[in-house]
Amino acid sequence: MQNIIVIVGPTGVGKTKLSIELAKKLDAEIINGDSVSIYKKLNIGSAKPTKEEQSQVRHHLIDICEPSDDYSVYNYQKDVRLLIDNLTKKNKRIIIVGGTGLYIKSALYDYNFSKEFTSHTYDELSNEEIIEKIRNFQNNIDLPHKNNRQRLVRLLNKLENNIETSNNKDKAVYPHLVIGLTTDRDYLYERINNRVDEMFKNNLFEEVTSLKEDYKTSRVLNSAIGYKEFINYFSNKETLAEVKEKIKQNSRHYAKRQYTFFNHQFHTNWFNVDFNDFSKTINEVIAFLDKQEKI
RNA sequence: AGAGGAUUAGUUUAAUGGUAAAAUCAUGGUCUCCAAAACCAUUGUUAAGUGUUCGACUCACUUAUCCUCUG
Repeated sequence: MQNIIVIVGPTGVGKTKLSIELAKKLDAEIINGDSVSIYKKLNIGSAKPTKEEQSQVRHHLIDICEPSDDYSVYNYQKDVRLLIDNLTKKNKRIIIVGGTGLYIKSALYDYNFSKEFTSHTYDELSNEEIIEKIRNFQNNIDLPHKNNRQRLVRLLNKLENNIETSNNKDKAVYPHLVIGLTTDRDYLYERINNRVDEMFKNNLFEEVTSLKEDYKTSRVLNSAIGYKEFINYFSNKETLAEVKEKIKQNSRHYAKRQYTFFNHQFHTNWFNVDFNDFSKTINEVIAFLDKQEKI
């Protein structure tokens, strides 16, 4: 059986529940693969495992940063690999669970990030001018789309800092097995909508209000679903009801993008979740893992 | 009941009688440090019908639905 099991899937499909049940049966520890659960104080909107859930199984890489910290996939890759090596030495089985595809992929595949990354924003240059500069470095390079300024700037920075990027994104450096959870799109959307309603009932608004001061310095709060939408409420541009709808919509969009990533970037073994009898889903996954072991 | 007005994409709204359009939603996709991010692409429409006209979202009539006013 693989030492590392990865659980992915769209938001709201039941990844947390499966990860805990599976970890208990396999005596494994869980590593968070979610870019927002990394942060302290962002509990309700991030759908982080509850304290009660976390007490059942050892969890890693949750609550390791303040909301004002900048934590990126570069940090994650470093932290998670260290952790994987340590747990492997102790012969611990590992379950990585989360919805942030790039984070998980960078942990397991041959991705190189550079720590000497000095980022220049090139505010004075238009996208066309950035493209021209990139071409001056290397003419036959694959360009991001001309409107995708974020990627264009990143690429130019890399070239100017002479950072090599390997081309082995499909080469796994840690053997692993990917379990994907899925369900009907309509039903998933219904679950997402209900979950957002639940978040509001569970005092998401109070959580956000208590973080109001942090919005000035925090990047997550300004970009994470369930948090960024409140900015328009604070500036009196939208009502709470509108904020709630926006969170639902952004969550649905997010789920869609997650499917695209997990379908195309991983060798995902998909399982349909039986929400009426979740133990059935767990047993299916365990049967699958057993079968893999025998091969 | 009567009078007047309205009806265009799932939604909100454009279009002198001359190629039906935009925003948004929805759907599909891209991916080597903002990734819950950023970006790309695509489907779909004149309420139903009859007439006038070379040609109708546009004019006339019928029907349906909705709104306002009067009683």
